[in-house]
Amino acid sequence: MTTRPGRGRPKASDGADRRTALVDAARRLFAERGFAATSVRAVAREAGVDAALVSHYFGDKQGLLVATMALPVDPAARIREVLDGGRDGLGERLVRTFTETWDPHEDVIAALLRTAMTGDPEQAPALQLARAVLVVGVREQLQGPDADGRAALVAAQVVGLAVTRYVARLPHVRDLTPGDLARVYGPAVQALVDGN
Amino acid sequence: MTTRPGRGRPKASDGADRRTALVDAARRLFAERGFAATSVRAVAREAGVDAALVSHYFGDKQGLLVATMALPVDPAARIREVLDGGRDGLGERLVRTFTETWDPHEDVIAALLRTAMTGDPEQAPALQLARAVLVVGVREQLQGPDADGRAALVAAQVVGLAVTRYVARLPHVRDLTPGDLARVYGPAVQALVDGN
DNA sequence: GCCTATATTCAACGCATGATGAATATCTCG
DNA sequence: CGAGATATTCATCATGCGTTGAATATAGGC
Repeated sequence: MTTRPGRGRPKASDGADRRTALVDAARRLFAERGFAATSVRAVAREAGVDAALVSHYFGDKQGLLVATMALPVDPAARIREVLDGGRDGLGERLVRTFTETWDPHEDVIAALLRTAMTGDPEQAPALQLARAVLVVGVREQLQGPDADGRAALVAAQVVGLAVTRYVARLPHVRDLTPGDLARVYGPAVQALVDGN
Repeated sequence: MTTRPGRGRPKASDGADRRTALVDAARRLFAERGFAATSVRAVAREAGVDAALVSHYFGDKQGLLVATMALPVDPAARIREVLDGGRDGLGERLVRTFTETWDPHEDVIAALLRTAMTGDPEQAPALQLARAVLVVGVREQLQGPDADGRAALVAAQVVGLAVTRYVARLPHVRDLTPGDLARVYGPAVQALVDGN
């Protein structure tokens, strides 16, 4: 049986972790419909659990959002890693590293992107951070005219890749392997790094 | 006076078009908070009007969304126009034309992008259309290996530009003129068009 | 084996929502 | 001027929301 009706603590043999079930369901629904359009009750229903559990575990709906947004990887560290390699081949390394580290968590990434675009701007500090690290990190590597603009546009390329691959799930962008993407998209990024 | 209390049709001298006031307010709020998070009442309040007017003019909330999404320009026509110029300088022309035709309507574009990412997939047929036209149109111009992937990635670049310029309002991307963007970002797009 | 902490459900709260229908004021056309 | 069409507000509806507090069942330490 998958349902466990009646109140009280479940028997240990039931083994189902309802807390993570809630986070998983919330991730799915938030990514699918957005934060505001997803009701706590819908998440609870999806998780096969009472809605009051959300208050119990996460305080309120926003707490559930925060739990949903917890990234399993530290984006800033990866970015710095890539930047340490220097200007040469930066484009390919950026594309390859990002897709490789994001692919296993594409639902989280999609949720992040969606709520970053939809919700209150400050509600997604993870994005603010990633943006700051990416843009200023890349900026430091660049020389020549329009360096500020070029660095920002590298971020635009990365955002475009993420949005089309994980959110819009555009054919071909969705299907290519990180290696293929690095090979095909990398030079276009490198064009901005080099400045023509 | 800006308020006009009491029921009944307003005197002609009041001149305020409440219908467009509603659409304007809705555009602003939908773009700012997203569709689901914006209440009909909030839109009406912002427009200085009773919420029932939404039902009267647009049927329901979704009708208001549709009215909000009405694009003042035909995107497909512009895309085809650009593509007619051939492969040479396609990147620059794409960037310049898109930013030039979108800039005057950036709030609509932002709203479109947001609800395209958040809402029901079929709720944004304009995007589906633009995508189809852009990707297959560009694809037809390309030769060489990975043509499918490269065409899709051009779309990714365009999406990235639009998202960072109109939604995230990323510094530098937000500030550059269409001409500067064409000059700086165009070559990166062209790199995909040419295939290295 | 009791006692407390924890997990879970249930019932209920007040509130905001989207929508409807009637009421009223003005416009337009004959 | 009179008749309908149109624009607008008001009062009201049922519904679903997020949250709370109490009730109940199990787990784990003494």
